Amino acid sequence: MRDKATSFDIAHLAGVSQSTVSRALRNSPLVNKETREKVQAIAAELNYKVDKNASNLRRQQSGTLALLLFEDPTSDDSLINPFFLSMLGSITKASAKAGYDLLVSFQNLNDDWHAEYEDSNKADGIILLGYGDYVDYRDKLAKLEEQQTHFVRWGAHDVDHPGVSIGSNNIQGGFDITQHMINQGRTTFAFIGGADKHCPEFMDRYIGFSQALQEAGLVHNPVMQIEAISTEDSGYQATCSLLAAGLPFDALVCASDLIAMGAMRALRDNNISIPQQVAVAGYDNIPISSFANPALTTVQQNTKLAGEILVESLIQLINGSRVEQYLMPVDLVIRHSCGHVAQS
Amino acid sequence: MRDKATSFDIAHLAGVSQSTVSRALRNSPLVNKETREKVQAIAAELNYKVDKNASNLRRQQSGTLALLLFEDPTSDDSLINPFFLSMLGSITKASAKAGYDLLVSFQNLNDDWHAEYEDSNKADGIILLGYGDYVDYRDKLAKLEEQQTHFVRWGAHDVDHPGVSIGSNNIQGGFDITQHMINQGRTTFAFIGGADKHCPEFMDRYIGFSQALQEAGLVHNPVMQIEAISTEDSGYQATCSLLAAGLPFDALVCASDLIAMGAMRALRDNNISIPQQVAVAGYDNIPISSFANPALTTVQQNTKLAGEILVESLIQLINGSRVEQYLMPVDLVIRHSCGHVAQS
DNA sequence: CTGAAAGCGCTTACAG
DNA sequence: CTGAAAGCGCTTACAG
Repeated sequence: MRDKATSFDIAHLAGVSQSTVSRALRNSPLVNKETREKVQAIAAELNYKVDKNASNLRRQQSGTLALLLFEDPTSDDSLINPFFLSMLGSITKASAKAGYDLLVSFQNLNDDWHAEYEDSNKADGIILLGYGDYVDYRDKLAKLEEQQTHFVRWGAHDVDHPGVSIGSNNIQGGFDITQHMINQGRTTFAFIGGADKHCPEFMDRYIGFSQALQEAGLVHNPVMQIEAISTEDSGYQATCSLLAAGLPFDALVCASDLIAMGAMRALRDNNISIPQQVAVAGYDNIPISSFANPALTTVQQNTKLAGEILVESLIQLINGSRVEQYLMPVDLVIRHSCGHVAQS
Repeated sequence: MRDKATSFDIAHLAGVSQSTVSRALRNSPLVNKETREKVQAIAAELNYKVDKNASNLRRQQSGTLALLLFEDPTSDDSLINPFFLSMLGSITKASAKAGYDLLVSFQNLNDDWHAEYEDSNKADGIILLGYGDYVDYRDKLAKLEEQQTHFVRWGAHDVDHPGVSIGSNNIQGGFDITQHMINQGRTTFAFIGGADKHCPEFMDRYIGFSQALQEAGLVHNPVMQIEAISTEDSGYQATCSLLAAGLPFDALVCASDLIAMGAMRALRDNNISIPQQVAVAGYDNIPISSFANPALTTVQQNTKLAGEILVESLIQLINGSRVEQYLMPVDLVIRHSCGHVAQS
């Protein structure tokens, strides 16, 4: 092990006390400009960095945010939902911009993660991300809150949910995309995605979907809503069972792009043309979607903004401010899978 | 701020000394089984977690690995190369498995990152990831080595490069994919991607490409190698200039999938059919590629294995072992863009 | 503006 | 097997 310089070494070289070195390096206004510059010059030359562990221990904070990523337990172990990957990228950048380090961890819903980070002083706060089964981890959220851990959660807002949620407006998104398809002349709709309490995001998209149909005076047959989790494969299976049921439809709203990719594959395998016979819409605008054939019409969540708001909100929480839950607006990305040619 | 229990509180409640609490919680064999269990039970009940800052300060290590992600400075700010995103996922999992926390940071090549992490004791070692301009940051690598920082780098091996590199066998990959296209009957090749010292990965792929042509007795006209960085747009531009040059070709080897996506778009825009008129191959097997039209034949890097080896190697380095550079094998993923139907 | 000193919460060599 | 004590490297209230 190499031995590193300490603030005492710098003090010795600069001919000042160690306290002064510490102040100078933290840019304290108390210290004389010349002294400060001298100290900083010596520190730079020695490649001295303040020991974070000592500094954090003393200051009782960590300058670090923890990002806990839950995965859908049923999804392939080696694959991460591209949407979360994109969120991860934006959160990483946002925390760097805010001067925080980011600790990233993949969690299993069963793990005893709820205290791990902040209690051990590894992080000042936690960002929770993932389409987990909401019912399963509500208790843990409650416990986090009870322990006064600082955390924000990405996801749907729920009236009596513990903590602060930042999410996009899934009802609006479901509504907009369905309305777009109605405007394209579609009349008989099916919805693929689990619409129940366990996945509030999908549930909200389904609510928006239903609202749009109702507003247009179209009838929705509940049989035409098929459960699916957010994987290509699940979308494929669900679409196959929908086809097997034999009821006609000319529009397929999928709760996620991954589901839509699977749905399109199933339709293709059954020689059903998209969008001529069936229009397909997704949700998320993951990178794949623009390259699909036909390019997928979908709903875009602004991951860049989402990451920033998540990080900013958490920092506000850490600083003792109250934070409101926030519903992010959502954008329609019109491509070819619903029979409309993109403007751009 | 809530106040947290300390080891002294536990000691008091358990009726033992604080030293014994510390030992018990670290599962020291020195402490009596009953004492240990009692202490651990009390700690669990109080939700007590060892303060990492204090522990790390005392033990002079952090239990944390830092992942520095460099981005191609020219790429869109909000987009991360999907290949690296996938590596990020696998590194995250591998470090969790090894019991290390992972600090993730996006770096600009110009930043003064080379000392930041280990010098400040925030991390025990660093993983460097990114297709940066290699020439630009070689000096920093040298400095890292000089300071005896523990680090591993993802990328091409270079004889006189500083530090340990883990990378996939890009020469082999370039060779295999080109040979596959030759076997499909292609004779006139072009290569898109910057093949020079600044990007050793692309350079190696180009070397493999050239070897395959040479082995097959095919001539390669150097004019048919066009510079491009790893973006869809750059691939598009490069292909357009290739087409503008007017020389015929029936096979296009791209240094990355992103480039290939752009190349396919350019060919499509020029009404050139893939693979009938021109076969196109990529490199990376990013998720998009399987959904492209036609599905892209490419070279797969095993990101799961890569993440594990990167993490394991770094930990060995931290533990004082020597680590060899490692060249990972690479797999051909045959789909439709080179005129071959996938077996699967 | 500067210095001496206390203390953040642990781990571990030392003594028993 | 257990305890008292030193010390990791800082930050900051206190005194000047």
